[in-house]
Amino acid sequence: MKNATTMLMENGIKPSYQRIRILEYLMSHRTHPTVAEVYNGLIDEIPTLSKTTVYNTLKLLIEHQIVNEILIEEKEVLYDVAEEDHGHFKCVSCGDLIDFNLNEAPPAVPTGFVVQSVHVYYKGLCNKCSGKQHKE
Amino acid sequence: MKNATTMLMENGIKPSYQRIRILEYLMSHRTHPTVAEVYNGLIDEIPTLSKTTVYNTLKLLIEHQIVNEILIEEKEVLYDVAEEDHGHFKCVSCGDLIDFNLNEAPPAVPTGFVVQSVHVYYKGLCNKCSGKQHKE
DNA sequence: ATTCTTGCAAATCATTTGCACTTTA
DNA sequence: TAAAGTGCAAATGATTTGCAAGAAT
Repeated sequence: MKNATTMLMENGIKPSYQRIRILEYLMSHRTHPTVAEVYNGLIDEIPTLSKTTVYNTLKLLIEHQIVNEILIEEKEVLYDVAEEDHGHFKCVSCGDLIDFNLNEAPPAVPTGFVVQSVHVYYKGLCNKCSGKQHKE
Repeated sequence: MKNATTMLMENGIKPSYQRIRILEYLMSHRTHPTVAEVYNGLIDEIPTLSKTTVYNTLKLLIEHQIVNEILIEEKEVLYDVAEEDHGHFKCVSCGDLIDFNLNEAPPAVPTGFVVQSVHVYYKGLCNKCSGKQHKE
């Protein structure tokens, strides 16, 4: 995988110091961190960092499809570097969030996992909007 | 589909007036309403209804798997009466949320729809917790 | 110098909590 | 009259917004 600076530039995003560090954090922490975790993970090395910048940067990365948001926690959004298709398994007992492969049919969860509910959602353009191709 | 009172009783939930009306609202409004929409849809006929009761009741219905929560909006949770498996398609342009059938492989979105991203999540027990079978 | 980026503080808003009141068996 | 259910008001906490200061070209 390319380095953070290259990924930003290839997507037309000016690679500021904060943006590089936030994307690097996501690339090296594949634990679906929250905004707070990204912030806390960087604040020691970047004492001037603000949460607003973390929010702004994540929104920017999502708009450019470099990062996906995972809406599985009721209370806060998790973030994930966009890569191969994978699903997420959330344990309702311990709260762990585990990736699983989506390139098999049916998508296979690891051995020993008990699926209680399946949730699928797509995002894109509906039939009314796909003709216009314009957003907002 | 059974009526609301029957569904509640079959699941061991005491069918209070508020619970019946809230479940009836969900059964007759298959538009993935928010808490606020459920509340606003009932407040005229049940002037004493409180949002806390709507929250409490929805949580209870979810615990008994009568209702599913849809985590697709960033800001608020949507609710759906539990039925046949179906996925949700959110249009990033107009914001519409459309159901689609999951019982085909691959899951087919309606004609004219453009899928930009696929999100799948399962909930259940991970391998560490499935042996214990205990929650919380 | 103008535009982009950052960051603080305040505002917003969905959801939760504490507790008191009401209903039901 | 206990126990369960309801509801008000306040608290919580993630996210957004307005705006001023800083950095870059």
